[in-house]
Amino acid sequence: MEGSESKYRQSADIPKVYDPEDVEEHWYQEWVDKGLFNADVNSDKKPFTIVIPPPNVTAALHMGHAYNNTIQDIYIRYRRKQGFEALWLPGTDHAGIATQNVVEKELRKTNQSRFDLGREAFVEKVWEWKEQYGNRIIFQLKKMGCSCDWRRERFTMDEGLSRAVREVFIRLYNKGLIYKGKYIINWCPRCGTAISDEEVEYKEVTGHLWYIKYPVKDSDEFLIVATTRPETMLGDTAIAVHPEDGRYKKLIGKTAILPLMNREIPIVPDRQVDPEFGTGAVKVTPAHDPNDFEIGKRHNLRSINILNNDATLNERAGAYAGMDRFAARKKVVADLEAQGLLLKIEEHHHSVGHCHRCDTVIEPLLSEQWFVKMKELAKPAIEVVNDGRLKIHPAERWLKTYINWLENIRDWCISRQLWWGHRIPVYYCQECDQMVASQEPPETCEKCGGHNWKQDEDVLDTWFSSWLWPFSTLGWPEETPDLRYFYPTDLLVTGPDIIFFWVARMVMSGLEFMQEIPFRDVYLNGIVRDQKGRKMSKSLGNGIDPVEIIDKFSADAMRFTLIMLSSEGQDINLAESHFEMGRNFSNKIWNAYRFLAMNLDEPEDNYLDYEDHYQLADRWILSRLQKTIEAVGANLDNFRLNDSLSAVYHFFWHEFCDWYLELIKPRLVQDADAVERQTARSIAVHIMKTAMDLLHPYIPFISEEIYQRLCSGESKSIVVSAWPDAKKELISDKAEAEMTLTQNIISAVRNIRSEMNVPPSSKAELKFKLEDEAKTRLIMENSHYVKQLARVETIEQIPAGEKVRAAAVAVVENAEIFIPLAGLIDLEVEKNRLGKEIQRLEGQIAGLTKKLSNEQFLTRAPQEVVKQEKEKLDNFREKMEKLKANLNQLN
RNA sequence: GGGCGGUUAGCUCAGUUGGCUAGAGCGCUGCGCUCACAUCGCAGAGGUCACAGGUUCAAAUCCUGUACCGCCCACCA
Repeated sequence: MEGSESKYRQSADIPKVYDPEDVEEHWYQEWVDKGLFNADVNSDKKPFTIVIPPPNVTAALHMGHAYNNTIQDIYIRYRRKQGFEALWLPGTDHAGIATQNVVEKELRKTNQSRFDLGREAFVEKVWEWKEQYGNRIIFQLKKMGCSCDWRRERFTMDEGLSRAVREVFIRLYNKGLIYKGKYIINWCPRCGTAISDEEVEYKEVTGHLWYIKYPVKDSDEFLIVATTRPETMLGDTAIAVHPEDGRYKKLIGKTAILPLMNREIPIVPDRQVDPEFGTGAVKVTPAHDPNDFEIGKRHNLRSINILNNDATLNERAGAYAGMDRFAARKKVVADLEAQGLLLKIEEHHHSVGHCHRCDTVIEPLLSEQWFVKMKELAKPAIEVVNDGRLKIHPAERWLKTYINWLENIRDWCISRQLWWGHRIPVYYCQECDQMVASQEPPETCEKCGGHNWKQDEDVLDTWFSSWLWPFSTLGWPEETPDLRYFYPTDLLVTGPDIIFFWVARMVMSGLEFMQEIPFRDVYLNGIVRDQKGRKMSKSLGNGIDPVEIIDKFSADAMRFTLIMLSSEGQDINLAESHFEMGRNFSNKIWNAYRFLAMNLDEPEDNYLDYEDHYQLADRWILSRLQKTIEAVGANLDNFRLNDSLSAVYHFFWHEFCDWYLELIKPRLVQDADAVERQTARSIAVHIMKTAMDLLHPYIPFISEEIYQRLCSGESKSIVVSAWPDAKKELISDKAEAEMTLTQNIISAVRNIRSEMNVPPSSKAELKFKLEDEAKTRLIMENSHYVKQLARVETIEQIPAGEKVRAAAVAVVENAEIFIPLAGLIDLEVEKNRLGKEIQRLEGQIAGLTKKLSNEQFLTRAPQEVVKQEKEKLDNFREKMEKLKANLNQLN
């Protein structure tokens, strides 16, 4: 600091209210400028790596991201301070379908579609969008204080990552794990693309079950089928019944006439039909239902696709061609009814698939797509969690979900009929039917010698690039030093909603392509909801914007609150007012510092030099600090973030501020003894600095600000200052017990004062009776604490037999404490107060007496517990007797 | 049809292997003298731990069942 005047003498200039705005901006810039977030291959250090779940470039970040990224930042900062080479690798995801959708929506505002622009121009537009939102996301992450290595920012469509995507496709293709084929897939008519099974959201809806009469050829009979999608009958190519169904046995092999289309269709036996459901006869539409498709294969049925890509009916639907599927449904039903072929309509509850991205009803459709065979990839991904190589937290909750999905995994449809994404690296020879998967089109076709290639039009599922994220971002397929050093990563923090989409697939790809798990621990954080427990969403308008909260309360306050409200993997319900908690805590820290600054010349924390001068309060707070250090670390290691933060919060506010700072005030005044003064100051500074170290992962900004002020600018940064170690030799259960007695005496006196309405201005005279010599000495030695904090003038021990007139009484441990209140005391109030206390004790005593007279308890419970209970009972009894005796004296 | 989570103070939630008088924050009540802080301090009120059984010396905690809320999975036409 400049000149002879320390800034600590000018503490009057420190504002009473903490203003985070400049502080946060300043330190973030400083950290980046100093390169403190950079991580490089360093053989002297162990790496600790997290790759960010890359946010979609569809929009700005919401509170869920803020929560998720806060957790990641906490672990990165924690490990960095512990001396790891901590890499947090940031980036964003192109989010194929989602991003294409938002850009198309933008275009629609000017009445344009992507087809008006053409593929190239449209993709150009999406890149512009990506620039804008990608930057916004990075801006937001920085604002939250995320300590990412920004030099390493990646995007899933970067050249490097795109190369990795193609490489993976080619390897899997050549291995026979990727194939192209015609199967029933989930088609979103609005997005105009196939989607994977995981992208379908099933919702319970109330629909109808229509019972339709199909005439049996050459008879007067009808076969009645029930369907929830009558329009699909236009594509029917059979009716199926259970082979053992007595009702229909005689019809098997006969022919039915498909109404409206007048097509002859066979009646076939198939065990898949459930005779109990509907009529036990099923219309079979192989092109529009996965089950029917299977039946069709077994019976060699035709597949008639009656739909266009936008879910209007095509020419194969005859008279219904051109109609939308739902209009056609109405018309089909009406026509059937007109012909007397509609038997009845029932209400029917069933689940209907909707597009995960646009909520449109999914249409199962026979279509030629690309798939990945998953069974083989899934096996090792199950093994690594079963043998404990990869841990999921909280395991009880999600492990089963993960395993269950992998055990029942189905092939992954990876082709998308979109423009935004990684183009499938497959080339078709235009001269023959040759098809090759490769990075670039080959020179010549090895089959026909042709040179004319055409690339597949489709792009890949967006997750086909994200599942490579932990290693594609580190340079794969090159064997880079980064990859060798930082992979496998250590921790993945993400939401449980993408276990299938992302987590499980990353495990599979990591094991397949790196022969190693992608991360050792997966922490699944809860979902941020609104006050009523609803998911935050744009459509509900109940979202809370992180940037708004930061502007209003500060990033520290936001982070603090989110973590305080979270418990392991549990969802958190959030209201804006909750952020006051974080703001208030920052302000508390600020003022604790302000108080210290007022009393400091230079902030020295050489507290160990003054060991000979420690008082009880000093030994106590140092002991509490060590235990807090242990608790903060242990809870972090166990993914109990809120317990970790609560521990340091409670220590700082309710032990350090409420008690320690209050207790040392007399020692800080100018005319106090110099050594005593320095003892207290150095300890206070040490506690303050250490608390900042412990708090830094949670509230990085204010902790740095305070830390720097306390270091007089000598330290580089709290970002890299060493994480505190608990000093076992400073832990003292004795000091803690003695301090507890002192605190309890103070609280008891305060309670009497408050209950008896003793004005603060009047000082009390405390008398106490106590048989225990050691404790008596303890009380006398620390009487200055009681005097100071309980507004007591004198403390005096009196003989056990002495009567104290007109005094309020309390029993703390085995000491009777009297506050004589001559003239002030209202006998009735005091009687009442004691009566209540006695009553409470009587209840406790009754319970304990019963317990201790129970033979079973005495013999079966651990002796330690029995002993504890006995002691407890003795204490209660002693306390009650003392109170009763004093109550009697009042009469 | 399976699986998972939740039900504890007016509100939002802790309570880790069963064992002190079930805790915190907010809110509420009373009082605020004091050289950090009213975004504060001190004191206090407030809970039959969803319900019913069971196991145990002992249950908020373990088991069984019920109710309600929420999520996930499953091809029931």
